[in-house]
Amino acid sequence: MDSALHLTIADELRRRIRAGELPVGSPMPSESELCREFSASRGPVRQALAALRTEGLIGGGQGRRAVVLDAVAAQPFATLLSFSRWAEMIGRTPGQVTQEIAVRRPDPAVAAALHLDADDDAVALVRLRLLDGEPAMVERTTFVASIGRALLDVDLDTMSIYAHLADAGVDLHTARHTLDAVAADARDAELLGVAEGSPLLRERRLATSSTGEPLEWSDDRYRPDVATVTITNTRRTHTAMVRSGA
Amino acid sequence: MDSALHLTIADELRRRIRAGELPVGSPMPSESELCREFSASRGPVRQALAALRTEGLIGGGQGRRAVVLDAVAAQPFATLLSFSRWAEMIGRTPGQVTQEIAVRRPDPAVAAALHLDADDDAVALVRLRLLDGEPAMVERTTFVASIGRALLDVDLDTMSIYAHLADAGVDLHTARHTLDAVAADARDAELLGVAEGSPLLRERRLATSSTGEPLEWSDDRYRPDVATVTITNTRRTHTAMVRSGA
DNA sequence: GTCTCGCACATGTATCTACAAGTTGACGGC
DNA sequence: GCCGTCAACTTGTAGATACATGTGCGAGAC
Repeated sequence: MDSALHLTIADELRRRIRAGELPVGSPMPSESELCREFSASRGPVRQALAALRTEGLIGGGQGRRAVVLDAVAAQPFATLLSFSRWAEMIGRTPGQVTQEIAVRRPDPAVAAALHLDADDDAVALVRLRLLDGEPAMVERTTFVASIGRALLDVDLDTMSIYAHLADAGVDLHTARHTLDAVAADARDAELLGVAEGSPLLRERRLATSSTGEPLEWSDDRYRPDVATVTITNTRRTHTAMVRSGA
Repeated sequence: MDSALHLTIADELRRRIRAGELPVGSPMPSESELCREFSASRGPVRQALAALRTEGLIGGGQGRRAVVLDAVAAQPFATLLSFSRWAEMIGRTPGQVTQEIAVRRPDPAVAAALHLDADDDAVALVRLRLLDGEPAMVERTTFVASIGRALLDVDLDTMSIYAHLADAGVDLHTARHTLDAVAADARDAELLGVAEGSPLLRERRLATSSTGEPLEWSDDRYRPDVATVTITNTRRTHTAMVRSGA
């Protein structure tokens, strides 16, 4: 049970769509019906519907009832940050082999992304991530010192970093993902078990707090046969997706 | 000037952030200040702020003023569908060379994505897209017949398809983009001027109407040195971004 | 039989009010 | 000087109301 009424309504409607009680292509209940059902005024009902709209679950226009769309289910925020959570959500077993962990001055590009001065240092971590024991991704993550120190005394091969950071009260709030394709270099190829030069899906990610302070930078390279990224966007509620030139 | 007040407010605030009048890291004006400034009640003001939140432009929490975040500017919907519009937005000159246009039965995977029966046919289009005259992307698009027919009598090497479809009253409303990395095959390599086997960023896109009817399917392959895709997502307003397994 | 007008209903927009809950800073007790 | 409490301000949530605007269908004109 959620505290806020509009969250309760949104969750219940998401559940019905997932469960097929509201089939794809069928009209949603009208706002007034939802008001009666949840004993709510139009405010919370519209707030819930707006959330479903931005997630791409429903569509439609003025004068017509909203329509259930054939959308991929949006994943919770944590799933997009944590490889372990993601693996569990898709029903695979995550694994990891730490290659390197070090406290050092990051290279200039990373330092700039993390808003660090030239003499600040950070915690760099390189891990090979596995799905069901098979190599899936090479992760090169840099944490700002204040967060990174908490990681030096954990067993990184068994513990989920993000679970640990959440316990420590770190508020990861926003993440910016930049996707492109790169050729596997010698080290990528060796770790992932692919040929040197073969295509990898690269995700570069900057995670920040709710006030915009950078906390983590990561360069993750996926075998393209194990991971893709899907984004939904609509005319009205334009999501923050950007295609950028070189 | 927008018709709706909340859109006016949102646009004005976006402009101020873009222009640096509200610098990154600084607090936004309080809701009551915005109410006074725009002679509005809290409703439209909060609606505008919510839009900026989902775009990743601002962050913050209850009791605190919203904070301007260092976000990439979200691109309008049309920019994500139309190569020409995108090129113009980033200040480059778009170009195109049509390789093939044909009415035929699409292959089964595409037919399924477009919800077509086995005997329906569709309009297939292959184009090489250019930025400032240089090869940038190979586009393999399939339109459902009802839309595709309108394209057979236009000059595809000069006309923007999406401008033409918009004039014809086609309501492209939602797009689902799936991103991964592929090796250039012989044809990709020849058209794009890269070595066979070199990495390309592939975007597979399904565009639908506001009621969820599929209208267009596309397989676009970008030279990774000319295009990347950036997505922002937050803990609260989880956008419809998904990382999926193989 | 067909076309058109208008009504019922849907969502979109905006206002006012009220209270809950989190943050911040200032004041006063110790 | 330090700390705790409280007051003022902020955003979050929810209600009621009103009107604008777009859709679709049925009744009536022809």
